[in-house]
Amino acid sequence: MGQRSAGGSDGVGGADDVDGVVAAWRRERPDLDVAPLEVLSRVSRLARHLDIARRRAFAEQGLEAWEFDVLSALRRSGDPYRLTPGDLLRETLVTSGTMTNRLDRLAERGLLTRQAAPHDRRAVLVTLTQEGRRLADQALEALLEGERELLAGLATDERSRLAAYLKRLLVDFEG
Amino acid sequence: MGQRSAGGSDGVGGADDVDGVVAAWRRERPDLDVAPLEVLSRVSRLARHLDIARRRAFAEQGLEAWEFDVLSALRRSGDPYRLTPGDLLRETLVTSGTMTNRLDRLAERGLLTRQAAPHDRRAVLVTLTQEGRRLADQALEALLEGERELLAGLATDERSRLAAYLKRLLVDFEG
DNA sequence: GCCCGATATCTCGACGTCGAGGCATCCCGG
DNA sequence: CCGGGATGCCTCGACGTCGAGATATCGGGC
Repeated sequence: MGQRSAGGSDGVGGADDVDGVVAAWRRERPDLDVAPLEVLSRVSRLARHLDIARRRAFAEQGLEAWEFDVLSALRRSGDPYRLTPGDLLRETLVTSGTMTNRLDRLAERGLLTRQAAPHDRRAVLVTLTQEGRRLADQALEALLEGERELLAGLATDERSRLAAYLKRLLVDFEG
Repeated sequence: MGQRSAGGSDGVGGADDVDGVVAAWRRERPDLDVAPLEVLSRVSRLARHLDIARRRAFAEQGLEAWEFDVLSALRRSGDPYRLTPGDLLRETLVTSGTMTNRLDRLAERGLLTRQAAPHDRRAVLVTLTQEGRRLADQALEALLEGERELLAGLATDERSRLAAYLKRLLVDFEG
């Protein structure tokens, strides 16, 4: 880990672990084109680090990362901060079993309530409590603060371009 | 999900889910600067989709994603395909308890062996078996094939720029 | 009005990860 | 040569997720 650059995607700047990974594969499997790893391994690895950083940031608020995922989806849906479990699992990319479990525990903590949906008796309406909303707002601010620091090394127009590239990749999955 | 663009980071191309998330926050919390989410939410969300896609690709090879993580680190380390558990956990960003558990099961499957290290009796040497190496090679090829498709929408120079931006963010964590 | 495929949610057992703690070993300074 | 902190790995219980299946309900077609 952390070796010197050996043919990374740009000539300047320090090396990251992915440079090492790519260089190793080029040595071991010169028959393969491992260029895709330059992008996608970095995405995965960066996400992994972000998860760890987020976990730490939320812990100070007394929140788990998965709790924020749910609360924030409800919060940003706007007044009356009410969604169905189905909405929530599409928003957070987890399975229905996982969502049921999450909602159980968030309801126990008093951060949301469940009630029967009026016009579809299969459905449930999940509503943020005042305390849930407060925590979501507070955690969002902490999250943004931390993330702003992480992005400090990129200029505004660079961030825009980066976001645009990522969006083009995302659309393949979500388009 | 999947609403029309409402001020995303570029004016063209379809909208992704993050556009919806950002637009929702701007409506609900106009007092906050949520621009960091344009980049970092996309990173997380893309990584989540990649995980799911990888899981499927590896399943066809009879491999779990976490198994590939370990085997590939050993494979690319080169002959004699031998690392310590400590090397491996740094490479894969998991805890030591997790790595012990992974090595147990990979050894059971006959994909690697453990032996005492000669000059440090605390340490262990983990070595890839022939079958382990075969599986790692085969899975890497499948992985690259899938990832190449995902990146097909970006030109070579765009991929290089994207990789360079990501690297600058990664260096903050790994530099 | 009834059937049937689709939909919404929940149940539950298997599984992988975390994190704190334990133990043996190493290494450095005195 | 010895003590003590650092290091390398493992143990183990708690926890969150998955995934397949169960249940209840909805909605369109006839």
